Amino acid sequence: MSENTKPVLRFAPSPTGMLHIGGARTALFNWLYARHTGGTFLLRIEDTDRERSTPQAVQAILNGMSWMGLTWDGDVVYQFARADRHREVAAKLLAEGKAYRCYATAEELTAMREEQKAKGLPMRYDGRWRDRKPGPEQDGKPFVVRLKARQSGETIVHDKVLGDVRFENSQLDDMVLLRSDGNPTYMLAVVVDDADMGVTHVIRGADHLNNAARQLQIIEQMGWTVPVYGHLPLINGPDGAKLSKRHGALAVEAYRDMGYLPETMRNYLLRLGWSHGDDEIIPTKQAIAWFNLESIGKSAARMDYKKLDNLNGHYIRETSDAALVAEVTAWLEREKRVLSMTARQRLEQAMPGLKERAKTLVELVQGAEFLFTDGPRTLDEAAARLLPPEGRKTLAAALPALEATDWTAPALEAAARAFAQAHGLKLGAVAQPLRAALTGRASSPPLFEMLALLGREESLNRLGAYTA
RNA sequence: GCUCCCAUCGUCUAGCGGUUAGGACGCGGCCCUCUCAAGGCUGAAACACGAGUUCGAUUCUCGUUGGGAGCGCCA
Repeated sequence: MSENTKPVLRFAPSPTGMLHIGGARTALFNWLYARHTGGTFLLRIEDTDRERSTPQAVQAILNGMSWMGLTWDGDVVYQFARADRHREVAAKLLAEGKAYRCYATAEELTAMREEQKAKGLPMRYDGRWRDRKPGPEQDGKPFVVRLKARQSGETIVHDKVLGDVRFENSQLDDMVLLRSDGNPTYMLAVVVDDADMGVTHVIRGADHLNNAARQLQIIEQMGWTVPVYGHLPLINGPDGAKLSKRHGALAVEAYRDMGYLPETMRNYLLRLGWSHGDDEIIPTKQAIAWFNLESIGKSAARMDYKKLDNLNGHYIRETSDAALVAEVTAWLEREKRVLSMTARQRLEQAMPGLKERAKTLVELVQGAEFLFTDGPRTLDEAAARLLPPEGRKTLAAALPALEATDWTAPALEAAARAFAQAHGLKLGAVAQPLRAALTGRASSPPLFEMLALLGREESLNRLGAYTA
C-alpha cells in the first residue's frame, strides 16, 4: 500500500450458518476501521465449499449486517464465481515449480494422520509427492495441487493486535490449493481474492492466525504485497467456554428479537476487546472517530448479558419518544396486532415514563400493555399481592375522594395524599392498590399521570372492578 | 501429541518501571421516592504462581500452571 491510498477492508464470512456474534464483531471492527480512515469496506461471501454453502445463509448474513447497520461498499463478491481466476493462479504456481500434484488419496492421508497420532508425531502432510514425479500408473488418476512450501527458516506474521508471531517453516506443511475436482480451497481463494480486490488490511478472528503463516507463503510465491494483519481474540460464552448454540452463538437477529437495539450491539461489541480509556458509552459516531487497531485487546472476552441489558437501557432512554413508538408499533405488527387510535395516543404520551423503565424493547412493549386495551385488568402475580381484601377495601374507600376532584395528575395526587393522611396511611398504601387495579402490574410509570392519561371514565371502570 | 495465542476485581477493561492499582456492569448499604426504574453518594471485590533483570516490578525476560485456537481435498 502506498502512502496516499486509502485502506481497503473486507469481511469474508462463509455462508454455512447464521451471522453470529463473533462474526458480527469482526465485521464491526473492519467497518469501523474503514469508516475511520475513509477507506473501503468490502463484503465477500466465501462459498467455495459447495456442500455446505446455502443461499439462506447468504441471506441471513446480509440481513444481519443490515440490521447491525454495517453497510458495505460496492457489490457483494461471491468467491466461487472467481474459481477460474483461482485455478489460473494455481496453474501459474504449478508451471513455476512452486506447487505440485499430489496423488495421495483421502484414505491414504487419513491412515497417515492416524499413524502420526499413534506415534505422537505432529499431524501434517508428509510431503510424499513433493519431489515425486507421477508415473504411468497415475495417468487419469485424481490429484490435488499442493503448494511447495518452504521447509526451512521461519515465517513471521506481523500482527497489529498480537505483535510479531513466528512460525518455523518446518512446522508448516504443503497445503492443498486445488481439490481433486479442480475447485480452489479457501487457502488459495482468500489470498488471491484479497490481492485482486486490493485488500490492505486483513482483520479477522484469531482462529485464522495459524493460517496467516501459510497464506503468507502463497503471497510470497506470487510476489504480492503482504496486507496488514490483525487477528481478533475470540469471544467466549458467559462461562468462559467456547461460544456454543446454548449461550452466545446466536444469530445477531436473535438479539434483535430479544429487543436489543443495533446501536447497543455496536457499542457492546466494540467494548468487548477494544477500549478508549475509561469510556463505556461510545455511540457509533464517536466510535468511528476514535477507532484504531492499536487499542484492540489481546485476550479473549466473555459475553455479559447484564452489561448488555444495562447498555440497551441506556440507548433506549436516549432514543426519541417518536422513534420508540414506531419500534413498539412495528413490534406489535409483527405479532399481527394493531393499535387503536386511542392506544397509540396513550403510548405517545406515556413513552417518557415507559422508556425509563425498559431494558429491552420486549420490556417496553410489556410495560405499555395496559395502555393498549380498555377495561379491567388481569392482575399479574405481584399485582394480585397488592389487592388482597384489605387492599381492595382501601381502594374502595379512596375512590370517592378521587371521583370528587378534577381528573388531572396534580389534583388526583393531592386527593390521594389527603385521603392517606386522613386515614393515617402512607401514600404508598393507597397508591399501590390503585396501581395494581389500573395497570394489572406492581410497577408502572407514575400513577397519577397514568390515571390522568387514561381518563376519568376508563380509570374508574378499571378501579371499580377491584373494589370488592 | 505438535504449533500458536492469551492471563489485572465475578465480568468487560484502564495501566505502557515508582499509582491509596482507576472506570463500567453486577452485588451490598444509604439518599431520592406512590411502585419499578433512572439518578446521586457509598461499600466489598483483582495484578494466577515461581524465578530472574532493576534501587524498585501489575508493567520487562524465562519457566510453571490455567484457559483458548489450529493441526482437512472446511472456512
